Amino acid sequence: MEKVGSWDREIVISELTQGRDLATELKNQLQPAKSRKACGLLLEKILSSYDNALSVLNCMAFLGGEPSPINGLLTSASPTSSEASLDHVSKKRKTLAKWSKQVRVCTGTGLEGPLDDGYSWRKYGQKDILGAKFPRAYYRCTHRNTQGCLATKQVQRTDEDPSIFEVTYRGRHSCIQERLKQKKEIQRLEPQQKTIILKNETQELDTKEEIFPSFSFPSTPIESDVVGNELFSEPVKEINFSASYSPPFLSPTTPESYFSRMNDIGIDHNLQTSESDFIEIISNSTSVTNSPFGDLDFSIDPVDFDPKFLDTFEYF
DNA sequence: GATATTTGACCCTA
DNA sequence: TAGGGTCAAATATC
Repeated sequence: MEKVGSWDREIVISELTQGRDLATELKNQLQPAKSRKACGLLLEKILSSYDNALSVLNCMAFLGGEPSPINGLLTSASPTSSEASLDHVSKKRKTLAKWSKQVRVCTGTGLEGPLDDGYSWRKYGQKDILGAKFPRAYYRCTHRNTQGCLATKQVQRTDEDPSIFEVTYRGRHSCIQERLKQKKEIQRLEPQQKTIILKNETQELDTKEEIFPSFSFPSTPIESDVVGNELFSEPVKEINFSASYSPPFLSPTTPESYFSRMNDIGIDHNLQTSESDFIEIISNSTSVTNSPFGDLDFSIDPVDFDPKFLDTFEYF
């Protein structure tokens, strides 16, 4: 009905972890057979995919629950309060923050459909799209009327693989649902992870004012769509975080700490070779800029972050 | 009866 | 002007 269900990240992470472990075990089983070197390489890729997916999910968990960690952390395309308030004005429609992700539907896993992202959505329309086999469904936050939440999303089954849905989000949740979701995600994490997150968020609080006002991506000629689609699948060949991004990102007290956990589970290495298609995070934007992250210029409004961090600390 | 979904029509943007 | 996005009445479901 209204709410198709919650996208339980814990289940996703659990499943991915199990898959990774199984792949690891399989790899170990194959090691004596040198003739199966190719299999080993394939398994390495599988493991990389799992690691990437887990890294993204873990990153999302403490970045605040936005569907895309990249946008949640990096975007400046998030709607300002004035933009959000003007959402009902159609002329502003296209200027809202926009990002998308592809979700593979695994029937029988309980993760039915691509709609379980932790929010409550209400379908308000469906249209046949030119050139697309399947219609596009339009959803908006259930709390649009009660809380004025202007978040919307579009769900479209991909032509190539009907089991994969492309979900495009627009606007940020301003409803209480957003906060509850963040808190819930924090609570789900292991105590050890909480410690790590607390540490990182402390660092974030200490440094965000230093980081974000001056932080900016280089204006590369890479098209945002391409970058977005491949950011976590095969990006580092073209997008070298350490090389392309400004130094503050690599400071010991900067968002690099976000990625320290990625490194812990190998994402730094694996980003270069993996092709995770289970959950592919796509940073996208309607912006006209050619920045790798659309119109992400990192002139992030601190207001986007403060409430989340403060909320998070209530639980520690 | 309340709430969610469907669907045709309308509006806006490119 | 075509196509995408949204509205709102009709319909379905609980």
